[in-house]
Amino acid sequence: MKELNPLLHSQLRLAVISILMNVEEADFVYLKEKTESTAGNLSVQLDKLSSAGYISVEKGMSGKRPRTTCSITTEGRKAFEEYVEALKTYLNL
Amino acid sequence: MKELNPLLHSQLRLAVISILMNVEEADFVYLKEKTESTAGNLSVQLDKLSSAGYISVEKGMSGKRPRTTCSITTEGRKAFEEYVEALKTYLNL
DNA sequence: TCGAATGGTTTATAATATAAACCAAGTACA
DNA sequence: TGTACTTGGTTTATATTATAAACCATTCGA
Repeated sequence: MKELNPLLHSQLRLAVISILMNVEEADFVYLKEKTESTAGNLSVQLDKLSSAGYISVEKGMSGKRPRTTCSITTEGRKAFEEYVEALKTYLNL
Repeated sequence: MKELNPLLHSQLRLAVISILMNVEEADFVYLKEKTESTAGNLSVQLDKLSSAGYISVEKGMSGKRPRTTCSITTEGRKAFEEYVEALKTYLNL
């Protein structure tokens, strides 16, 4: 049976990647709301995805407030697609 | 976003359930080979699935050798189907 | 000006997955 | 007959992961 990329096989990281697949970019607050995660957990998981090169994280400013914006990379897109293919073999799809 | 049943969101347990969905029953040795897992790991994960009521585990004898046979329960089937539905919302299927 | 809200990060803890060590029974064979 | 190996597991220790709690800097509102 095919291996399931453990970096993607995690509910929160998968949710983040899934969102980023459908959107040009998304900021920290948006991801936090959409995934209903705590800020701490999200922060850690974004770091992991970023370290793996699956997403790029830009820390900027929106007016006077900090703003962290994320987008998926080509590598991330590829990893996600491979993950989906592997999963299908488990799900009988 | 929908929750992904954590009991099923584990590579090995998902593999086991996936196999059992397509087969009347399967024994320990077969599952071990198909999933390429270690006996220890498989034993633990079968216990978890069994405790949750997702599979039934029969310990019998095949000639003079012990033989553990597993099959999926109605509850397990239902849980798997719900898991698949939830996952689809992540995978854009 | 001081208390609360915003937007995070760091760190401690709980939960999980995995492998290593172990065990009982059977088998092979010198 | 005894002893070394295989089979079919289970139990337990450890490494990894996920998650939450605590924290920090800045800004906003009364």
